[in-house]
Amino acid sequence: MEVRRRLAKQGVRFEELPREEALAHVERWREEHERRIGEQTRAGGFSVDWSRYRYTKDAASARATRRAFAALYRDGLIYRGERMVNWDPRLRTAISDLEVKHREEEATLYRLRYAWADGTLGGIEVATVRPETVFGDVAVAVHPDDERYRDAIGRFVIVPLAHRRVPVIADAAVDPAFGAGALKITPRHDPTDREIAGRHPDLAEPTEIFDDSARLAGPWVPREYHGLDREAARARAAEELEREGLLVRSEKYRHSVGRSERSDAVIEPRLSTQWFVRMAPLAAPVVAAVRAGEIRIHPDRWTLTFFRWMEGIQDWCISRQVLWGHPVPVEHCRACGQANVALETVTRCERCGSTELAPDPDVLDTWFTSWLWPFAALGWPEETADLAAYYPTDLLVTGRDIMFFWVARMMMSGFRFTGKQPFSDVFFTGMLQDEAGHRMSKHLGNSPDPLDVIRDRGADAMRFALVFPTPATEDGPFGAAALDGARNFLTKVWNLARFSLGHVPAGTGPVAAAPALSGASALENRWILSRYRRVAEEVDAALSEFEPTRAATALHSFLWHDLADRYVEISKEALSGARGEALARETRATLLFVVERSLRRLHPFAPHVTEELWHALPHDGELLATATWPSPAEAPSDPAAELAMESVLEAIRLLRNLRAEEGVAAAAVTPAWIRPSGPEVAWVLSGERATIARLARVAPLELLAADAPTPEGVGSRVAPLGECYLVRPAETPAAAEALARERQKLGGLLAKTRQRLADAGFRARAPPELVRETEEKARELEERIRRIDEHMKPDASGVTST
RNA sequence: GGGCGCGUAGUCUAGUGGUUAUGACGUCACCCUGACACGGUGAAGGUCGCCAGUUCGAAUCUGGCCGCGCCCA
Repeated sequence: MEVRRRLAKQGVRFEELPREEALAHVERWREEHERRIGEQTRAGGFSVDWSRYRYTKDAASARATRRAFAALYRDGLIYRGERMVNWDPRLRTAISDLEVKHREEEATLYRLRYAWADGTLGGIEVATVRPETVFGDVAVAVHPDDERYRDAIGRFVIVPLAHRRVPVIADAAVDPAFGAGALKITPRHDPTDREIAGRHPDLAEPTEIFDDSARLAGPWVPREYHGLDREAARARAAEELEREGLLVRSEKYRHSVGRSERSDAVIEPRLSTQWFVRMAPLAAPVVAAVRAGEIRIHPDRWTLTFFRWMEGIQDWCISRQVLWGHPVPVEHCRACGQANVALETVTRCERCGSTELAPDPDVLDTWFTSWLWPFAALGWPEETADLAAYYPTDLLVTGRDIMFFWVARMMMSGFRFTGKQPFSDVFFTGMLQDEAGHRMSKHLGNSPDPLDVIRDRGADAMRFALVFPTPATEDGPFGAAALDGARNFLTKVWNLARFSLGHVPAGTGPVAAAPALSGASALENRWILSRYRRVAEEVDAALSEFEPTRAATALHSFLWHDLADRYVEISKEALSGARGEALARETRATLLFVVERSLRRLHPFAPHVTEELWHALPHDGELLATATWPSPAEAPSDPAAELAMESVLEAIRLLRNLRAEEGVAAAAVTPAWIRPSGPEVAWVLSGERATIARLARVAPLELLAADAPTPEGVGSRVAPLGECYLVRPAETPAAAEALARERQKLGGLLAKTRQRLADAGFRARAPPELVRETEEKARELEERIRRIDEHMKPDASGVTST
């Protein structure tokens, strides 16, 4: 189709080119794309075994394709026959059901009168959107129980325009509610009509009324209609019907129209001789394997869709009337008609010995080769070492749009030809959309060239943007916003590593293990190691559960917020040596460990950046790409440190918040006080007083006893942690507003909590522990509100003096 | 027409019975502090589509409705 379009731009019609020239155009196009896709794959940093590069139209693929065809034919699973197929009149080939896309479209519903053949007045009214097909009519059908037509059954009518006499027949498939309840029967161009005609063997054998391009033709079609396409013929028929008074009326009508996925031409259902694969026997073992959990589909919600299709599977039309493709490997005997299936070249008919053989004119659907991929790419049907070593494979990652075209069929062929499942897990990605929310497609031309994306933002940014923030399994926007976010994140990682490198003393060896911490170790070091372990576990769990986005999200949040924003800022003091050489050493080791191990875990998402950084750090081995995946258990889990650090971070946040509200200049350092809400908090805060003061830019920072008087001339904040006070430079309404907002929020919460406690049902049925917790929460809220009220009183805390 | 799925701040998104509803982008304010302005700090922003039901308690479970998407005919 692409070649066709390109040639059309130069004013050349593909169909009119000599065969060899047309093939050369396709081949040239193929080579260009092969090269481009190769470049894209390399630039994207995909770990591909190029030594096993294969093309589905090379000699080995041809051999596999022939072999598969022959085996299925021998087993009676391939047959040739005249069936109703989807005919693409633009490409002039049959296509499979999957290549037909149905869409609601606007049309005109014509009501035609079929006059009685015996000359009686009146007739039968038939509704159709395709009046041009009257030439192929062989009957008019009504529902057997339809009162209106009881007497009509068995009588004859005259087909309008065609002037042929056809019977009125009864068939239960007719919908009495549609139109006037009578259906024209055109067996060669409508699957339902064909079924109905099949049940009435005495009807005339219809002739074809369209040629390959769906232009009217054939003995039943009047001369003046010959050569008209469907649209033109329809217009002409409507006009002529109107003139003859046979058009009762016409109305607007929406109905579903099938179009060719490739050419967008309206499909013409057409009776034609094609090759088919019987699918039901092939589907059975696949359904069983998926049901038994031997093949798993991720995300598993698609399993249902998969089953539905598999269980209603139709035979697959595999022959195509196009130039490009593997030929149907059959030689037809001119003498006896035998179809000789050819694994190699056949010279005489296997039945009658005649040497008068004609090759089958058709080629195979490209999927008939692709469905063999998992084993054919490894050398099947030869019993190669690769096949023994790598088959069955484990994971297939692909787009959901080819679930049926490719994935389901690979499973079927796998069981059929190798007796084994081709893979154990299938991961379906969503379909990318542009930023306006339109699905990316060649047709819309809204998909960026990966090479452009890589040039602008980098291959790693492209990769990361594919999994973050929109889940890889969902349809979602892929554009500047996601790419910028990914690039910014990777820049952050780059700078983080650069900072860490500045603290690696010369001669530092590779990171063999997590630094051994002791009771004297810094809280931030215990904390970040414990956080790293948690995140490493989360990443591993997410990956093993086929949730790459969960893993990427965990790494994003850890590297940026925990490691860069918090840990690095807190550790700068220790790294400077200001807190002693022992602590500096421990902190350097911790930083290096966490950064190095995080890079390893980020590597699959951003191979280039992490590889580059890893080489700059002390390391062991040739490549990060082939380095081991470290165990999360290298780092100690330390819940106490995590809990304590939460209080420290909360204190910093409260003080910063207070600064902003009170209008303290960003660069100013101001005295502050914290009155902790309890002894545990007090203990933690006193240990980390210097850190809190430094990050919140306050000094001096004093901890107040519960009963100590409140300092004067300060702004304040009440939180679960305790109360914070800060010297304010000037009156700001922002602080008062913030306090009022907080008071209101807590008031609402308290009301809700009290209401719950007042509910007898809650006390009776909720777990006792929950009741206790709720009571505790109510008390805490009351206390906080009381304190806020105290602060809000104009004469309290020296806010204003009277 | 049948089936499947989804509706959570402007946008994307986490969250399968008790949370002060998660995060990212965007927005606003302040800040070029010696890794990073592709940055830092703080803030604002949500009747978890609507209506019933189950439950002591629902974003979460059930039913109906509305809207959207996909697959199949």
